[in-house]
Amino acid sequence: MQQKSIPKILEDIAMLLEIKGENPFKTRAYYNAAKTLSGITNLEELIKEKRLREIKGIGDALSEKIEEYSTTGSMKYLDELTREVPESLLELMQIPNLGPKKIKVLYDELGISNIGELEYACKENRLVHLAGFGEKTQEKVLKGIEFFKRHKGEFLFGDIYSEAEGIKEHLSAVIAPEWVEVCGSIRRRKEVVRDMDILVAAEDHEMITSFFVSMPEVDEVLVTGETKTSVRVKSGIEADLRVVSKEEFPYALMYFTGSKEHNVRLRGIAKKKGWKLNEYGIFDGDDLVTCKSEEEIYHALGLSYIPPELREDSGEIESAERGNLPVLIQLGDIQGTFHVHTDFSDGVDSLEKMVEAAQKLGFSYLGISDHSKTAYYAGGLKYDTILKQWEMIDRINENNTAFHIFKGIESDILPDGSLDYDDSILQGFDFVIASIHSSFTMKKDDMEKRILKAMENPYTTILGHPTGRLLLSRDGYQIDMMNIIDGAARNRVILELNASPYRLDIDWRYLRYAKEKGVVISINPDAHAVTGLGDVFYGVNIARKGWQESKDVLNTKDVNDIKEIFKKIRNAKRRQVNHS
DNA sequence: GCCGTTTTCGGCCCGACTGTTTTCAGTCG
Repeated sequence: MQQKSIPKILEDIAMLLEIKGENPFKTRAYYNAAKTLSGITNLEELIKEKRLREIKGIGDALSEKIEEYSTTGSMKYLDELTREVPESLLELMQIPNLGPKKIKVLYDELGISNIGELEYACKENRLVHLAGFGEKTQEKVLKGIEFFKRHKGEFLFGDIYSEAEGIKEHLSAVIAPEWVEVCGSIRRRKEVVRDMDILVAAEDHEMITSFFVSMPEVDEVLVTGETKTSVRVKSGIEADLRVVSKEEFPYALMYFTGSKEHNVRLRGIAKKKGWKLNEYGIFDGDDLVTCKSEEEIYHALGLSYIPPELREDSGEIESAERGNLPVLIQLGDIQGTFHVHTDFSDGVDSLEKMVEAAQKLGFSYLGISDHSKTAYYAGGLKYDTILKQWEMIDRINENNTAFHIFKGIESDILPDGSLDYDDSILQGFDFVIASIHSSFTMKKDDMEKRILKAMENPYTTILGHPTGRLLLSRDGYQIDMMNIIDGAARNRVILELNASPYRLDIDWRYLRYAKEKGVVISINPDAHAVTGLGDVFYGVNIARKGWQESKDVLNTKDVNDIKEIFKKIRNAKRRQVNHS
């Protein structure tokens, strides 16, 4: 049986406690602990060394329970709890409009303990007579179940972003653009989002609201109120419009951008100063502490400005207090990119077309890396085809000195950890991306050994899509990313931040550890057509979430620097191999 | 259940909307 992670266990306990009706502050202690631990990179080490108590929010009770779970694989407290409140109730928490209180009623009164039973009970009209329920609630729950089954409530940032921008643009027809903003997780550039928060500053609420609900993107109106209107838009995501005054706009912008955890911390800071912070302002008694922008609000709180991508309560507030936040990488810093496929393997467009498109994006180089021979399903390159591609690259490079094509390959990492060609062929490439495309389900130790061996290969320059995950559809390989990052540091391997919106792999939560270890990141689109090159945008977003600065990223360097870096890496790796 | 430059006890962030109520609980963000 697959063991659940410790943060997940604590979150489950928190929800079970909520359903049970426990002290809400105790419940929150579990939620907080889950959140904190999910951001801790050396958790196993801390548990082993019995140093959990050093973490803020973990006391005697929690550290004991975590140690118990970590050593025995179970937790008496959780077992007792699930005897009172079945674990299957947790899935009901994912249905919109159902919270712990209503779930408890459903369980106590009707014995409902999972989504299937709930759906059946709705169809039989059995919810309407329960205390606190009614006809509308039952209808909403049923709709919620349908929706849950269809989408599970989550959307890829890449599927939602352009729709959000379109809505913003539409609204700009009636509101000046500086008074319209998409907030929430979209503004924070999360890889997966659950809703779309749109904030507008305007005097005439009614006009804006009626314009909003009649926009072509809107499918269904869910809620309308004085300050908040919710609709379902074409993609299926819920979009919430909030209308505030211009004076309130900066406070509301900050509030609705979140994250929730970040906001809680900010309100705590305000409170310590004797102020109250909410979406309408900072209040010193009844007096407004006037701020014209988010920047001014952060400054008033004694913090430097925190970019939205960092607002996850994962150290940014402490860093802003000290005034040493990173200067985040920007899209404009990118000078070129790697991991690009052409019609030599499974790409749609020709080498020439990809180069032309890259130049249009303002890039000055491109690293071509078609699939290697074992990836026969993707038209992997045999040696004679490689030679043909090299010839073509040489010719284009000679004719176009303003742009440079690097010769590369995306070599499969075979199950034994070896690469897909002999050294004699590998040495002809400027760079080699090593990626896994088969045997995904190896055991953790074997998979780590396989990847580590591939990184030890003197010709491996970049580790491609390090976990192999596909967001919302496939989990990554069984690996401990810390070990992989350590291995990359030892072997001078660059880690790919695969910028495809379906992957965004390596996860941003590991990027700060990579940075600490001095591991360089390359933001690669894994493009299979000219349109794919633009995915670098998504990669930069994620790099920013991972506190990456321009200097931390390979493809912010110019052509000559890249040539030097590749040469240095290969020489160093060869020396390493010769010594061992 | 956690925490402490007011505290080892008494706090723990705040507001809007809906539905089912007859003054408010539950849910959400």
